[in-house]
Amino acid sequence: MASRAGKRRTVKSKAASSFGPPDIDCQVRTVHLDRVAKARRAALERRELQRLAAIYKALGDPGRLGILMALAAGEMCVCDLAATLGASESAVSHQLRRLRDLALVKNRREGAVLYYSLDDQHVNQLIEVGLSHLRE
Amino acid sequence: MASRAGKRRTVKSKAASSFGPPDIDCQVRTVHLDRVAKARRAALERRELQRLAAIYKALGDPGRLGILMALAAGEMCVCDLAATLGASESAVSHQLRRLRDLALVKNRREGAVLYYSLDDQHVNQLIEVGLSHLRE
DNA sequence: TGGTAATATGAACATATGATCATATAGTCA
DNA sequence: TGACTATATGATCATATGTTCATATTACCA
Repeated sequence: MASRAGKRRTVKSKAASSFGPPDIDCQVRTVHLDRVAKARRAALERRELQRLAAIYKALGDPGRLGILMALAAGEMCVCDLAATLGASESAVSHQLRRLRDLALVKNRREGAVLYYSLDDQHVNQLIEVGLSHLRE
Repeated sequence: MASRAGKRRTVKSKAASSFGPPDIDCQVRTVHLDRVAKARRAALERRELQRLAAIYKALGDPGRLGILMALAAGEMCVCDLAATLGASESAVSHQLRRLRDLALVKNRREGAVLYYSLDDQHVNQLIEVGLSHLRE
């Protein structure tokens, strides 16, 4: 089923470093030009892809993920998080900064204490979908 | 609002390396014992947290994320993916292996060609939720 | 204003990660 | 079986990442 064969061609080698910008010509043989064209049309632009990847990467560390899941239970200060996760406050603070830069968490000041919480509902959703996959 | 003050105590220093196993005693002052206790109760066990983080980490690389998004448009062989993303087939193959190990993609053989596709619907969901967050 | 608590930040360092190159394996066809 | 295609895999290496230690801020209180 499905159009079996595909056009083939060999294209000039271009010494592309890593996953490069989607030039039309690539250094490898193309088996299904139609599929490639379709996928490229649907592809995100480079910048956006990187920003999206950065979000997942932030969740990709057990330490940061632990922070986010802890915050899913309610807002907490740096100190609470450190205690909860068994990490140093400095390490937690560093990670919180990254999470804040990516708009995954926000904070609220009350005196000398900063209360952190998840930035929006998407973060919860991301975690839940991930868990579903894990436990399927 | 919210019970303002929290019990404080200073606990023995334990030289915990990185985000460690949630021992009850931690090396820092605890401001809100109740919140910490609650968060710990809701926390995943260590193993599960790591497996979940591994899934996000897999999505956290532009190359792999590009592969997954390309596959969201339909199954493709290694060669197609390489052409689509402008990467070497070897690099793609290496990444596909990681994605396969995490059950994010699966493949189907047809002669000498391996057709890859997303393993299940959760992967699509993860991507969509991420995009929502990005574009909010 | 001094002292201390809570958090942030910079530098340094060890480890993890991804790309590349070379090579190995599996399948096809003449 | 031999040549060739498609993909996988191991080793290597440069770079990215996270933790730690030291230090800087910011806020509160006596």
